[in-house]
Amino acid sequence: MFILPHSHSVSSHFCPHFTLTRYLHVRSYSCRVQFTAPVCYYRGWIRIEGRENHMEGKKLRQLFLDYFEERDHHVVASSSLIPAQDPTLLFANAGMNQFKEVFLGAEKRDYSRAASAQKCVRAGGKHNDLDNVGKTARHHTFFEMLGNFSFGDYFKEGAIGYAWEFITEILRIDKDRLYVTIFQDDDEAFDIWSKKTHVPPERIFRFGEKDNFWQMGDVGPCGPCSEIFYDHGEEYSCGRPTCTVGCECDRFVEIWNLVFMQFNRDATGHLLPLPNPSIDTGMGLERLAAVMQGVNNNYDTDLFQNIIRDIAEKSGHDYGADRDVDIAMRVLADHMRATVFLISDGVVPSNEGRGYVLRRIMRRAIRYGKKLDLEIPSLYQFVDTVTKEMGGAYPELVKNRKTVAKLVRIEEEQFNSTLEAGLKMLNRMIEKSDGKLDAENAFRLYDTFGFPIDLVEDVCVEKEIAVDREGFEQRLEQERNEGKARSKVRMTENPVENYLFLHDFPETEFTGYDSTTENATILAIIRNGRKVEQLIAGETGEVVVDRTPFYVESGGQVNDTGILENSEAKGVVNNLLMPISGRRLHMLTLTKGKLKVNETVRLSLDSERRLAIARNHTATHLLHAALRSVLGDHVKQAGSMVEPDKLRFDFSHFKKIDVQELAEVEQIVNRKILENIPVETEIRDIEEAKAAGAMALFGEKYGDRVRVVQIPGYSTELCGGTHVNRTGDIGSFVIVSEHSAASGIRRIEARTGFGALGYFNSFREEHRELKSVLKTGEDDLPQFVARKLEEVRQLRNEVEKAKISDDPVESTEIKLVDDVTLLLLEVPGLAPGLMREKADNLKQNRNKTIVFLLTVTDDGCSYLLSATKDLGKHFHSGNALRVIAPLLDGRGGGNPTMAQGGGKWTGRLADIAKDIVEKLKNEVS
RNA sequence: GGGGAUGUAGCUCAGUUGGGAGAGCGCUGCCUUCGCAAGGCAGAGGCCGGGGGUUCAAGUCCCCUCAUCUCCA
Repeated sequence: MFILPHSHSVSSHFCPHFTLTRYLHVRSYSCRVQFTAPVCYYRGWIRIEGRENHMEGKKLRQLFLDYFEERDHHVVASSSLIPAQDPTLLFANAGMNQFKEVFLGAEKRDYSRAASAQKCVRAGGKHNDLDNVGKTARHHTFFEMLGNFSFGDYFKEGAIGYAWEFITEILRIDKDRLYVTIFQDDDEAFDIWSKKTHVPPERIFRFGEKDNFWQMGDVGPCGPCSEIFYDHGEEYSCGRPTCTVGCECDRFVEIWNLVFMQFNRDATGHLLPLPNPSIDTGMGLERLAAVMQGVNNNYDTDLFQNIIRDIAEKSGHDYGADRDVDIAMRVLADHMRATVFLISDGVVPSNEGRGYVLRRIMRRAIRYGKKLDLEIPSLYQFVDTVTKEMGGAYPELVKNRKTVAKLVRIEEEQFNSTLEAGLKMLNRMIEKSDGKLDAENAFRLYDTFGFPIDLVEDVCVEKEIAVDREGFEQRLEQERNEGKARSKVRMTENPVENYLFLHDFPETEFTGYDSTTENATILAIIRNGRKVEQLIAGETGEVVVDRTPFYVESGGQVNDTGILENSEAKGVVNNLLMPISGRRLHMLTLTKGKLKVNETVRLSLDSERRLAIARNHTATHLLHAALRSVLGDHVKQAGSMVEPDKLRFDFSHFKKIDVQELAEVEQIVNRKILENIPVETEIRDIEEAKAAGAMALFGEKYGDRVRVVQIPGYSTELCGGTHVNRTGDIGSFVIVSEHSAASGIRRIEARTGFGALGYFNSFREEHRELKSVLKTGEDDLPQFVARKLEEVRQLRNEVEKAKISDDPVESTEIKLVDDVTLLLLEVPGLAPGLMREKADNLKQNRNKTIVFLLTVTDDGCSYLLSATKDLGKHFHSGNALRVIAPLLDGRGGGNPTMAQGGGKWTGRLADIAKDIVEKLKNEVS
């Protein structure tokens, strides 16, 4: 709704920048008259949109989810941008990511149809070149993917039917603008499109493998796909006669991709039909919004325009008046969306991995902000803009907006100092250069100091200095190749495919929350990756049982270890694996007897070890909560390791934690231990748990039913680990170290129970030893030592002073040549610095004097030669000493007025005085 | 995961083939000035990030380590 003041303040001529739709120019912002048509805003211009089915982005998102929910789809929330347990993926980049394991058959869900609006980031990599973002109509770093999924439920007909109905009936998109593509051999899809949805055959295009055959990887599920295209109209055509569906230009745009997963490609490349064909679809919300709002460019939709409008306002520039300004605003809008979403999901700008990609996005945003004359820092202001726009659908943005703004601001300031330092260096380089900047220098600025190449060019253009951009690019390419060659990618050792047969067995019942021993039946034995019937003593293998108390490493908690035995056999379980959800493999070495499938065994885990792990795990939860209360809510777990003898906790925090804060954290945790609070666990619905304030960890995967571990009144976390019954069981807690784990990530290591006791004991032992060494009964050792050190310092000063003024052992003063005097002294042991001082004292009030000092110890000697300044060019102490040194079986050197050295000679000065005099005579010119 | 760079006074940084730890700003005191801006003089302030090695001698060279910056994957 828009309200205008008077009809005459609106002129209905065409906006010069956009020809597609009618624009009205608004002279005043204090409006009173109401328009009923939806509008897009530009500063000074309002586009009056006449489409009756015009729709805002958030409405589209909701309609989509509602549509599929009404058709029995389980609406699943978007997963975090940090992919759960998928190290091959930097960021979530498609709706199917969170269902990957389901499609692979490694995981089962209690629904067979799902729909989601998924947060996606594509930045760098082959899918999206960061440099294109903002310049084209449809490149984004962050976007939303609407998708519906079928896990062995409906197939092609259902997927096509739903898609067509949604687009033509719900959204009422003009069928005359729609086209469809299918895989060349997929006649089944062709029939459905033409017969069921009545798409005219001439509007159905067949494409090859490159465009219309989808696969997850070299092996695994794959299948043909079918895409729906929208024709934006001839005015967007590239004009080539070949321009049709599939053309790269802006006319025909793919809006929905339907993937029919019907094959499984095995290692030899053969396609085997999947028993339960599945559906995976994806429709970019931004593209759809463009269609529904009658614009061709995604950035002209309300999803971006509301943000761009704010950027225009804050920067004082108009959108739509200048191409470069427009690009800058689009880049800023896009990158701020990506930044806000990524940080909300726990990514922190850093110099590696995900954090590095985020940093690149943020720094690009800052640079484009500068083009809009935005001061640094000011981008943090747009965090609220994005949050306002997207927070409704993604509540995590609202929750984290303060942290996000803070981190954006810190990064802006950080980048600013990088820029300032780089600018200084660049200017220095330019001063020294002769009209051009070579590639090596430009690359050095970029590679080592992070100074962007385009800024180098900006500065150089201004000062009329040429930049070797080509050489720079070559250098960058070289660096890339070297980097690739050096880093080797490790492949996973146990591919999931090897264990798919485990689906034949029920999930292993885990009884380890309540007990440490269990009687169970052996379901399968695996040896060297193959199923076998038995295992004999001395062999190593993996055993699957129906129930077990053994915990499999997850959530940072390490495996349990223990014994698997019966009357016939005994094996040591030293590791566990869970390649397929719920199926626990006990890796063991059989020490005695023979183990067969279907036999009954008794599993008992090392309970002392388990208890120690539990102490550390519960303490980790307390530590997490304590850190948040002391340092702030930006503290988020970024990884943890819970072992029997220590716990390690990584979390986001941007600076070193000082001793007081650390002590406070330790104090709080110990207080909670002493309060002896019962630790409660329960299984709850995930949404319910989150609503109750449970902290879900980023990157962790959760089903719809989750285990909540609660320390009432203090900590609530989603966690599958084993814990103590009451906090008091932890005994005590001590922080052993605090340091950085990565940029923006701190790491704390701590101990509990006997571990803490041992830690304290070692200090007590040390204290006792110190007391005995220092021979004191005093307990305040620091003060005692400080006092002693002060005493030592004073004594040393006194001794040194005394030594300087000590009479020499031997002293001779002779006339070397004409008016040059030589002082020869043998002195008691003096430190090098003191010898200098002694020499300086001797030279005081003297002219044309050379001083030679010698100190002899048991295993050698040290000496010094020094001359008064007025000897000037006539005598060089360093050179002279080099001549004398061999007499003393040593070496040395220095500058004209002072030289020092040492040797192995241990005689008396008198013995060689004559030789020294002789040599020195030659040195005076 | 692989490179590059930096770490010296409260701050910003110099510091030559290894040979007396410095500058500017800031700080303290005094002087000059009606006062301010400023100027002059004097002074305090340093485990040269930490550890080990080479050497007669290490801020400087080598190895390890910590912290920070930065590029690539």
